[in-house]
Amino acid sequence: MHVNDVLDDSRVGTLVNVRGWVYRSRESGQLIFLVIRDSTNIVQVVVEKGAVTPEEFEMAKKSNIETSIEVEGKVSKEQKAVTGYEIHATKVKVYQFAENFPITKDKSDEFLLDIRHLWLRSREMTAIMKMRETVLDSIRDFMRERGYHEVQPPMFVGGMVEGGSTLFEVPYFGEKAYLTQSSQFYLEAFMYSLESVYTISPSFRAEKSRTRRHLTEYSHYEAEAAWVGNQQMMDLEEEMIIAIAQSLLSSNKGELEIVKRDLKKIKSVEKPFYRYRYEKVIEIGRQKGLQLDDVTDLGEKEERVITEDFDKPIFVYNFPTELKPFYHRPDPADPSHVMNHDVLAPEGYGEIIGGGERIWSKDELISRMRNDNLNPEDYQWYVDLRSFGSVPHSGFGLGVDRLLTWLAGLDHINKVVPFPRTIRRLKP
RNA sequence: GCCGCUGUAGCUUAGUUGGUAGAGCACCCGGCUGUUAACCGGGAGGUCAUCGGUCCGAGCCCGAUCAGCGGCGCCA
Repeated sequence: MHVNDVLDDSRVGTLVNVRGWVYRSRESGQLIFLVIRDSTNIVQVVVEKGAVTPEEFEMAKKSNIETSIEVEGKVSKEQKAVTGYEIHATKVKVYQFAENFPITKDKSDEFLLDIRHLWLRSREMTAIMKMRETVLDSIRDFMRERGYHEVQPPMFVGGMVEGGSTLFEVPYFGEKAYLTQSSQFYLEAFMYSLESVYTISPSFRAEKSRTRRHLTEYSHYEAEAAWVGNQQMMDLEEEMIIAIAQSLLSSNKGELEIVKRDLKKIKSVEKPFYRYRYEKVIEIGRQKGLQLDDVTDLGEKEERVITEDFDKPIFVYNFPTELKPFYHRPDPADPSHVMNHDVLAPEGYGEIIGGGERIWSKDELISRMRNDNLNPEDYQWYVDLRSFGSVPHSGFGLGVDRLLTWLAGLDHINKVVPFPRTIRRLKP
């Protein structure tokens, strides 16, 4: 039986059996309190001398934190117990006495990263992993409902997607392969058959970034759809983010409480999100005291200042063409701007999505590449897609870890990833 | 890659103008029948990141190296 099943009025007075790990232990003479943790919750167990055999009492006494244990006993309601109920033990079985657990009440973020394989057991990490699962589930539910197909692009790639300096190089039978930075080009290939596609896959960036929102390996949720324009794609993303926020609220109240998230901040994520042209956002930044040129990419600091006072996400659309990669489609009515968008999360969190309409004319794509000093030969198969029945299409890429960092109200992206990979951390 | 900061017990840390390294938690022993990361008494635990220098004397001053953290740039 799981701990959560015990925490119920209908169990009071009955005999139950739970297995798990010792979360806290305290003794007071002839009385031992063991708080047992399993994947569902925690519950207090009281071991009284005389209620179990002398051997069992000794075992309970020796059970330090993380000892794996099985307990049988009678349930009672008890206000003084952490989760409102407690088990009065009649049988105690220890599977393994734990060595001294290194995690105590005083711990630094750095130490927790060093022993992440153990910190994974904490209530915080357990809560975050459950919320992560909800986010992924609700992405899949939402996309399936909209007729999108989930696909699996390759992680080993032969060419560059966005400039060589940020690629991880791996030896590949005498050749050089790279770990993918984005599956966008592959999704565009899938689009010609399945029309609306998405993937949730890792992406790898060898950027030497040292910020609270960068990882070298992250979960990238990307989508691509035929016949869809920039504004329509924004509509989809808006509804999707709301759907994710709603499912967190309905499935993970307890978990949000454990990470101390103010539920009001998630409840306020509803239609309509703010939608501003790029120039308008530059103006907002200036009003908040930032020194910004007319055409400038927004860094982490700028996004933080700009989004600080907002209560829901902000779309920033139609960036100056010169700021964006070649594949973004220039607005036919104003070629100095592309038909793209970013989504900035509120409360200072900043960019979580980049997306927009792709160039679908072969000639236009080649001329934009030349403009950026890229050789179309290097992108041969990508260009080739435009030779056989090209169609208007749009897509986006969302950083799943950034999204969760914001929704859970955490201060660092490495808190939402079980084993974060950063420029200075490859272990555990 | 650049700038800044930090490194003392398993963890979190104090350490005064340079003069015998101190505590809390965890751990071990003892006590306690209602504890809430309990409490009371006792104990053990230190190459002060590493290497070198200055000095009668270095945790403290100087230099180098290593590791980590924060920020910038770049990005999702």
